[in-house]
Amino acid sequence: MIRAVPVQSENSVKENNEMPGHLARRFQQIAVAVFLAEVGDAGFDLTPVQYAALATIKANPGLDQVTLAGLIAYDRTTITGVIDRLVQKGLAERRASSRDRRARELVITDEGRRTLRKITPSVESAQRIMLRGLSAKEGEELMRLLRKAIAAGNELSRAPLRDMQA
Amino acid sequence: MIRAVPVQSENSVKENNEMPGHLARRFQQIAVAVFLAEVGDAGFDLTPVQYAALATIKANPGLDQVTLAGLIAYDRTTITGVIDRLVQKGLAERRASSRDRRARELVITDEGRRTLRKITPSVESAQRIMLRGLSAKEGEELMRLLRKAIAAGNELSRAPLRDMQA
DNA sequence: TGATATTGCTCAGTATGCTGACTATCAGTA
DNA sequence: TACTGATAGTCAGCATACTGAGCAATATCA
Repeated sequence: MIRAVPVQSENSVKENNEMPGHLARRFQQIAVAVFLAEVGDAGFDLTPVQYAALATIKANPGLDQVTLAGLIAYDRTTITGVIDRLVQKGLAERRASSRDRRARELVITDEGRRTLRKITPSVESAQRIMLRGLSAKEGEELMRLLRKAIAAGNELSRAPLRDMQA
Repeated sequence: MIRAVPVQSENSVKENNEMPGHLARRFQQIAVAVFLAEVGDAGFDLTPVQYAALATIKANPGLDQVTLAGLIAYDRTTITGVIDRLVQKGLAERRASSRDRRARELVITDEGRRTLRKITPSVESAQRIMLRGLSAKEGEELMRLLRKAIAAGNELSRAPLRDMQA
């Protein structure tokens, strides 16, 4: 007997291209490579993660580590090492908080401010390069869809995005 | 004097939400968390990376490590550890190649085949969950745009995707 | 054939990310 | 105020990813 309709055999593993998870990994992989290449060509040694942390510290002087982690959706155990490296490079400082002796207040240094200013063009060109296969409209649409999917999944990772609380 | 038009001050660092790189990282972060949760709930201990490698070994029995890496866009130095863990879990085997004494031929074990079969529903539900904020049409569009951006950036990472060569 | 280049794999070192555990501290309440 | 629970930060351990180096084997070409 011959089936009228093809059946999903047990061998029909989905193509990678059909897996959002695989596409997510791959796009992120390219994004990091582009960022490092652009920033490296400009003569700086800063990772995407370090850049985001530093920019957020600059925008919110004196914030503590947990708040910083929430603003950029990093795990609190990851942020420790990231800040270690920013401090070690002289771009940020860790100070004891006066209000809460458990917390550390983070501030950017002049050197950090300078680095951030000089690095901005590379960061922006990196963002363009990672979308270079798409039209402007498609790039916008990709970002919109990513934002929407991320918003719906925010609580599913250990390190969700958190707003500043007053 | 008051400016008629707001000027981009040096403080106008782009919002994270405007950075494709940040969105890529965040979406990937959620995708991994969802995958691990779904697969873990089903009683399995397999990462997205290990799953993709195992499925690709099954589909291409006897392939060597470099070819495997190319098919799923992993770095060759990363794949070593991934295979170590698959072998250690009894899901795959590493054999000396007869044609090229530098190469290792990879094959899936019966246990690996069983695991792959039983794990498939969790993997598929994970893919649905990570798109749960989007309509079916939006999910398709997101995947299309990711594929397009990835294709254009393929050569920009150290571990580009490579087709099987005969 | 012999020198050279390339390739397959591994390793050491660094940087995210995560799990889970732990300390110190703070906050709320009985 | 003493107890309890929550919170800030760190640490150890594991799993990707990558850089760069190195070894063994193969390919290429003068």
